[in-house]
Amino acid sequence: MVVDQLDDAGIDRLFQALADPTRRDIVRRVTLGEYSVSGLAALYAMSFAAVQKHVAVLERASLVSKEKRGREQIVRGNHEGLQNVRRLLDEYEEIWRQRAARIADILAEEPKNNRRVPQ
Amino acid sequence: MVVDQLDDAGIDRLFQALADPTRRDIVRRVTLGEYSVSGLAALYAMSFAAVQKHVAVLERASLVSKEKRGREQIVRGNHEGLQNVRRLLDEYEEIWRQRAARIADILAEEPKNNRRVPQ
DNA sequence: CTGATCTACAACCATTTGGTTGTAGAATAG
DNA sequence: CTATTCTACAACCAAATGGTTGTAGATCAG
Repeated sequence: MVVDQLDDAGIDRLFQALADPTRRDIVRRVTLGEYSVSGLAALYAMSFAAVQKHVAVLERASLVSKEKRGREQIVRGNHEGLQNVRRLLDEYEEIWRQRAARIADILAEEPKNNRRVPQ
Repeated sequence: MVVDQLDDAGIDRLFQALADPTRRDIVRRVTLGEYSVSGLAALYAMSFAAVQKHVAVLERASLVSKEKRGREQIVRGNHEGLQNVRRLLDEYEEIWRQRAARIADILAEEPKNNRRVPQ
């Protein structure tokens, strides 16, 4: 339900969560289909507890969500989380756009006074 | 010069590098203007060496590049690096699109034989 | 030349991370 | 009821991370 609390700590958690190949693979998998935690654990050459921790990291970063179903915990992808990362990246691209615009302005600048740029 | 070696380790480095607020701020700054390492260091409440390490992390992730100028080292933003991150995020969005399409297919599915889905 | 500045890097330290094993509770199967 | 499965969590460990101080080499200013 987290509306849009993208403070530094939240952004840290998002990027940190994506900085591991196992976790990125989990994100891909649970986006395309449903997996229980043990179903995911069966896919990787590591212990159940390790996968459980990875899922917990992704959950705290709001990249996936869990829902109890019987004795299983179903993991699903959380599109909002990914969209937030994307939005962040868009902001950086926007900064680049601003920079490009500023450079274009400088190049288009016409010297109104007689002071010339040396060289 | 790294053409497009986006292996797991490279992706790890990209996301890991962005998972720190100081480093994200450095990326913003050096995108908009030029900074020497010590120029950057003056901006943060930490030692020169700490900032130097942050820049090194960003450089290994190809998010910034350094260029020696006199006794200074000028840090600049590397647009390619950011574009790579963005491209990665686009891939995840594409996976979501596929999922949405798949779900739409299932909903649109018409039973051609008489075998009905139970319930 | 001398001193100041900028950088690089090593050594160290506390905390976090990514993994393990083990224990225990809750839900299902037989 | 009993055994199995699925999950949660604690305790532990090695390695990485983010910070520090200190030393030393280059370059610039006077």
